[in-house]
Amino acid sequence: MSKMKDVAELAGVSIKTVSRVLNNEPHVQERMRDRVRDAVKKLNYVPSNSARSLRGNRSYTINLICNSHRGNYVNTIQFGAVMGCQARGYQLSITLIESEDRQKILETLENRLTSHAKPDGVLLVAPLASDFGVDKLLREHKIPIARVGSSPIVDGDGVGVEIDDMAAAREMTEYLLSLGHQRIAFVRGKEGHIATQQRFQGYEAALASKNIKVDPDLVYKGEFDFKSGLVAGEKFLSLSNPPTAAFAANDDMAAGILMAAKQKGIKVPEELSVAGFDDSEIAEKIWPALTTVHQPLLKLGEGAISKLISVLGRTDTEEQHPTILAHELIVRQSTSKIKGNL
Amino acid sequence: MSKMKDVAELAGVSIKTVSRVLNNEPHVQERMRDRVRDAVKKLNYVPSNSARSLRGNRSYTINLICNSHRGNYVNTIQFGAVMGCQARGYQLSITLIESEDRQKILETLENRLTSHAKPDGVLLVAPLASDFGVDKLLREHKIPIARVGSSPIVDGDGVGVEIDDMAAAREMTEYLLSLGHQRIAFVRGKEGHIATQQRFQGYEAALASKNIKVDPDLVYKGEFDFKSGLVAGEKFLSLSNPPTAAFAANDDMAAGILMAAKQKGIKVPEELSVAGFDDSEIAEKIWPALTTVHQPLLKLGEGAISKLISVLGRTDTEEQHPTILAHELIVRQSTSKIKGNL
DNA sequence: CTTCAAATTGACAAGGTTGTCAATTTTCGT
DNA sequence: ACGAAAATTGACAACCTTGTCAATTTGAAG
Repeated sequence: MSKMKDVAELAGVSIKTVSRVLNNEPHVQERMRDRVRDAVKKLNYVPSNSARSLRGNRSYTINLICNSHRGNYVNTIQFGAVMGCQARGYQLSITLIESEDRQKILETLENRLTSHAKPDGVLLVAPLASDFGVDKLLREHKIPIARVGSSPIVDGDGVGVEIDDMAAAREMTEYLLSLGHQRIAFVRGKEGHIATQQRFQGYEAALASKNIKVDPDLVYKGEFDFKSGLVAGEKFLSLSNPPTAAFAANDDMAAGILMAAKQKGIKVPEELSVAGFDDSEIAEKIWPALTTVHQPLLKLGEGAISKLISVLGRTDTEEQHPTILAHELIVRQSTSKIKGNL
Repeated sequence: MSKMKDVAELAGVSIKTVSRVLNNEPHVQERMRDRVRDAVKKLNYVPSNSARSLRGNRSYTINLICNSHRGNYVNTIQFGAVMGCQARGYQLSITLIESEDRQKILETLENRLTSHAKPDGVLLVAPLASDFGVDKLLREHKIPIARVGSSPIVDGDGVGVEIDDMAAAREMTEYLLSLGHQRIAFVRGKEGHIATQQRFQGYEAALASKNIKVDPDLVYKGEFDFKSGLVAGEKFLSLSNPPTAAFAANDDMAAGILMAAKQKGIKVPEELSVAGFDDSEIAEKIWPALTTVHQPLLKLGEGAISKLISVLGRTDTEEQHPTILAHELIVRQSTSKIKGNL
């Protein structure tokens, strides 16, 4: 494993010059630059990350922090993030925050950050992205933050990449309305997630624009998981006046509704239209394939890393607006025009 | 950010003593140990990873290498690996190997390893786990390897954690036989994966034990993805003498078969029993819920990390047998006794 | 051709930890 | 209580890079 000194000797310059070339610093003649680059190539030299980190107090590591809920959402964002890091010479390390216990979450995190192995930046995946305590802790440690998935309620600093959840939910609801549905049920996500609120607001807004009141019987507080979708579906379908369409705040819950319909012998989409949100892996593997909102998760992850790394060196804390990426309505087989019983 | 020197001063000892306490080295009086530990706690001291790495030539990082195929399998193993690392003071970083192009794969990897930021160990996830070139490269760089998912064909060094794919596939096939099925179709995985071969062998062995010949029409070479399962299902169901059961080498392909059956109006499990492998996320979210083989993916990931870290310091390359974890047959609604048309 | 300013280059220290080896203290046998 | 051996403790260098600042070279102007 060669070091800078070797390169310097081979190129016949000082190690500092090598350093300058490697870091694209000015004040080096072109001739020298080439000589150094040749030597680097010849020796297959790669700088020592640990020495760099030690001296420069940076780790060339981005830490992705997410809670321990597995699934397509985090997984895909993470893949995007890894790709973004790899393309820029950074590493992505992953921290899992298991507990629902806030105290423990913060301790885990603090531990992580106090270490001199602290990351140069942190990527917060929803719902952690809008967690106030986490935010504060990171600010104390002066670690740049990027958020994926939802803006914080408080005006935290840090960059963000997200989609317009409210608009997307509104569009989906409007689509269902356009199919003739009037009684549209909604399954909310986990309370506390910003997306939960925003998607519900989109649903409300669409109904309001058609002067339809939200029927409390048609709104269920889910948990973003399959089980709660199942329960919601069972509840909706045993109403005396059941809905003709159901829109769940994510695909897992929509799959649950589908399951409930199957178990009750209700045909989808003939008797019940079902829509999801996320366009996750399962959306097109279930029957009928799910009408849903596509989120560009890979791009969210990669975009967040890109923005994060680009602000790393800077100190100008100019206000950053989150980047809004486009979503897309994906119509598959789980929705259809309402059967006229007129 | 406090350093060792601060701790040493507060405790009234030399920094070397602090170092010794922190690394659980011998030759320190209990009294000193306590004093140092108190000081550490008081100052909230955490050692600098970069300094440690620089001096000790270790990075306290494990690198998980996987190809870029997203999905429940890699995701879950990875979560297990993160948990394993966190529990032992290691970081998990992730390398994605995009290309199918072997040359590029190896270059990416070489780059990763030549860097002084090289990981202390590498976790190879199937199908990379049995890739001979990757293996060789890692050996050249003397980086300890752990493998998850399948043993290498060649007797590579390194630890491994896996399940007995062949036995599991055999059990599943035997279960289908026990339900009265005789014409059992099989969808193979991607060629080149060891699991593909082993699972097929399990299927063959079970049939052989009942003196049933493998019918080439009932074996399809899939790709481990939904699409190929769909195609396989279509093919099986349009045979003049279709199978009464189909066993796919993973759940995604089984879901594809289910989809094909739906599209042809074939009822599952009444007219066709379907079984998968992996017990992945979708297995119980589709209808009918999938009979499958459960793999303890979290444990595979965590176990591999645990074994890997435990051999890190050592040089005694005693032969290591892979750890075999238990699988489990999960019977859900996609399989049933054959309808007697006797 | 000289002088001065600007550009280029290099010597050296610092960053926090651990290995080596020497110095010091403790323990034990007599 | 004395000396030798063992255990404990500490001083210092080394790991590799980059920032600081001084030394050197180059270029421009007179």
